Amino acid sequence: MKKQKAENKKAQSEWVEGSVQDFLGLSAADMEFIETKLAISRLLKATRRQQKLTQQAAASKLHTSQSRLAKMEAGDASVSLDLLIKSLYSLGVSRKKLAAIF
Amino acid sequence: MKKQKAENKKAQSEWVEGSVQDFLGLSAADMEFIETKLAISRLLKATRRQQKLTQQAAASKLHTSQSRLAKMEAGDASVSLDLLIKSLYSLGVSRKKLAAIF
DNA sequence: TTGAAATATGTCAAAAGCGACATATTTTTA
DNA sequence: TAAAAATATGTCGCTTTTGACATATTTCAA
Repeated sequence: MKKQKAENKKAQSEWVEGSVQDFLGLSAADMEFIETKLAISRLLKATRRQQKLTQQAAASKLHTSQSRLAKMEAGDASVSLDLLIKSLYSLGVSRKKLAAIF
Repeated sequence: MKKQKAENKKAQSEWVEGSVQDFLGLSAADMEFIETKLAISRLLKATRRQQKLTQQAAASKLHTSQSRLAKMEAGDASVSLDLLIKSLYSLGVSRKKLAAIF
C-alpha cells in the first residue's frame, strides 16, 4: 500500500509536469533549454544582489537600461542567452561559476 | 637569466594576445564570451562526429540546413548561443556535458 | 498610511539572427 | 588523378532581439 501510494504520487507529479510540456508541444531539448535560461537569469539576479547594486546601477555598468535588465532577470522571452551570458561576464562572473548552474 | 627569459616570453605572449584584443577594442568579458562560444561550437562539431553524422544528416535532425550547421560549427558571428545550445540539447548532449566546456 | 525608490511591463524602430538557396572549396573514395 | 561527397561561404527576405522610453506596479523607510 505504501508502495502503491508512492507510485501514485510520482505518477501524478509527472503528469502535471508533462501536461504543460505536452500542451505547448515542447521537446525534452526545449525543456532543457528553458531550464538553462531560467537558471542563468537567476544567477544574474543573485550576482547583482550580492554586489549590492540596484537594477539601475547594474544596468549602467552593462550599458543598457533598467527595464531591459528587469527582463533579463525575469528570463523574459525577448532576452537571448547571448545577452544573459555577456551580462554575467560583464558583472565579473567566472566561467567556472557559470558552469556550476548548468 | 633563466628567470629573465621566462618573463620575456610571457610578456611577449601576453602582448600578442593582448594586441588582437586591444585592436578590436574587446573587454575581458567580450573575450570570455567569444571563448565560450567557440568552445560550444567545437563541442557541437565533436558531438556530431561522435554520432557519425554528416552535416546534412545532423542538420535534418535539427530542422535546419547544412550551411547553417556549418556556420554553427565554425562559431560564425551570425550564430547565437541560443541556437548553439538548443542544437546541442537536440543532439542529446546533457547539461552536465555542456557545463564541462565552460 | 504615504511618498520615494526600486522593480516590472508595454511598445517601438533599428539591428541582429534565422532558414534556405546557390555556389565555392575541401576531403574522401574509386 | 578525377568524380563524388562533404563542408564552407555569400546572399537574401523574414523574424526575433535589441536598447530606449513611458508608465505601471511593488517595496520600503519615514
